[in-house]
Amino acid sequence: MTNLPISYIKPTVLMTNLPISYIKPTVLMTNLPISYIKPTVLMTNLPIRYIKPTVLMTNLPIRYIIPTELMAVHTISHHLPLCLSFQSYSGQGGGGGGGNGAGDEDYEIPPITPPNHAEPSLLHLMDPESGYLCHSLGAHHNGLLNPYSYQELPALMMSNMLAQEGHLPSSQMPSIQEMTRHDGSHYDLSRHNPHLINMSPRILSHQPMSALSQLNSQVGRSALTHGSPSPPGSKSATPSPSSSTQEEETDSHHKMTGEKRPSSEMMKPKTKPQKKKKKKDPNEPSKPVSAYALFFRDTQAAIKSSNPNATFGDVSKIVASMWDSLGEEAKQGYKRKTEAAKKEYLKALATYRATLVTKNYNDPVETKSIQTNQPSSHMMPPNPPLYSVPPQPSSPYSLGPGGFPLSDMQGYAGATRHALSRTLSQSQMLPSISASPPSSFQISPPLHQQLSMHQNSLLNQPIRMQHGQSQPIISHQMGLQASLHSPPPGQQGFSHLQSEYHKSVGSQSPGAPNPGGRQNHEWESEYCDRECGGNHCSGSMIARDKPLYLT
DNA sequence: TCCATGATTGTTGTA
DNA sequence: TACAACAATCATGGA
Repeated sequence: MTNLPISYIKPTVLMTNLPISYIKPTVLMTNLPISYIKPTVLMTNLPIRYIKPTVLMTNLPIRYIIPTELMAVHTISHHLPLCLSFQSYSGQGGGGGGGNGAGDEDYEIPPITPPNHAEPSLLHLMDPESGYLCHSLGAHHNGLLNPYSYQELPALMMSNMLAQEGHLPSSQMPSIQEMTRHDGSHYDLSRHNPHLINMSPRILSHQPMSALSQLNSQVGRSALTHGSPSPPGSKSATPSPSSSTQEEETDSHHKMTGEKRPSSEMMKPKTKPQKKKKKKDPNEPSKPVSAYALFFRDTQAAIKSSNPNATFGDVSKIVASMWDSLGEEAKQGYKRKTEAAKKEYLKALATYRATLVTKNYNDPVETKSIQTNQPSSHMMPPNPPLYSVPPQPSSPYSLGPGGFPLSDMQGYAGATRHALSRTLSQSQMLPSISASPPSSFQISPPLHQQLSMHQNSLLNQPIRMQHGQSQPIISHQMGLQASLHSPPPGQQGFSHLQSEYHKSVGSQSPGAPNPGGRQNHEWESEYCDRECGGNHCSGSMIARDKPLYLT
């Protein structure tokens, strides 16, 4: 990116309905709507910095050049802070300035004769204000966010950021909104108009001024990366059925000017491989959302409310900018949430897979799909999710006993209520599972047992298999010992999960059990004393010949 | 380190 | 009516 003067935008393009993508890429980097380029700038080779920044948030197609705007020639005082990236003007119209590579041909700029009348439907777009809104960004940006807790940040940041990116004071934001609202009502910008300037909030990217905020400098990354604000594959660059005429126009334009079309890389929509969304088991716990996703979720609403016409792309860009500007502490706050969610997810996933294994063992026909790790919706009964996982950032994937639908759990419990108590106490249990039973545990021990069963089936799959075969107790014990010493291949499927879980939860769990699961054993004994009069767990394994698994 | 995947929300199109 | 695709962006995990 060099300092290309505005004169490098071909006036012939301006006069046509060519999409912005046909304008020189280097110019595109500015994301400035053509409509706000003053003809006098074009004529007199004024630097691009004189372009009004207030339109940065809009998506005005080229053809909506406002004559009156074009007619209005404002003089800008040079002491105003520079708003845009082009600080220096190099070269007179077609005079060879700014050329920094293949795309920087010189252009002869014929005089532009603006229409005398604005298109009536476009009159609303006329900007009554004559001032150029260049506010020194660096003056307040960095210190702006600090006083606020990160919970407050999204809204605060958004308002400030919008103001900053548009170089607008907050008080002028409504004008932008109004403008975009008008846009939306008159021209469906993003979806139906192929002649669309793909406006990106990441505009002020190449601001060489050190005074520019960190936000803007960070914002620039994307623009640089993409090489164009109208990235390949974006809707604005995607040829539409109505674009054939436009393409012809463009072709002729290219012929006329000798200009190469923008590189095919820029024009050609990136051939996205058809991504197939695999069917997901509705019972499968959803992955924990990333910190950024949490932030997005928190922020987008405020952005949308302040900028109702913002498309998802706009919102994404804004959120990204805000994320970049987000303080490390705030990010950490989100990351902590993510970490917590991840732990819960691992718990839920372990439980989920355990249920899958159990279920599929009882339904061997479907075991194949389990082993190929391709859970499908038909694998599980059409029950509601066994472990409801509300996507709340604060308490995602709550897995407490209260979180289990009792009916579902009982569906698994049934006759196996006593099944795995001792097995659980003997085997290594997941920390949180074997932690001190929650208060509700005594009310509903089967829940705990059931959960434990799931965990056990996860960690000691061979045991489950032997139980499932209703082997005599002696076999079960042998199987247990064997499994404890040498995990058979069947367990490998979960080994990573187990290790990951321990890594993630392990020592951090407040109720982390001792390896022997003594705690669990205690409550188990207590429960069994009441439940089965001690026959179940008091040493005799006789009671264990009850069905251990669903049969 | 790079790449694929999935997450965010809302709209649109299709089965 | 339900679901998939899509948009821009980032995080994450695996190769």
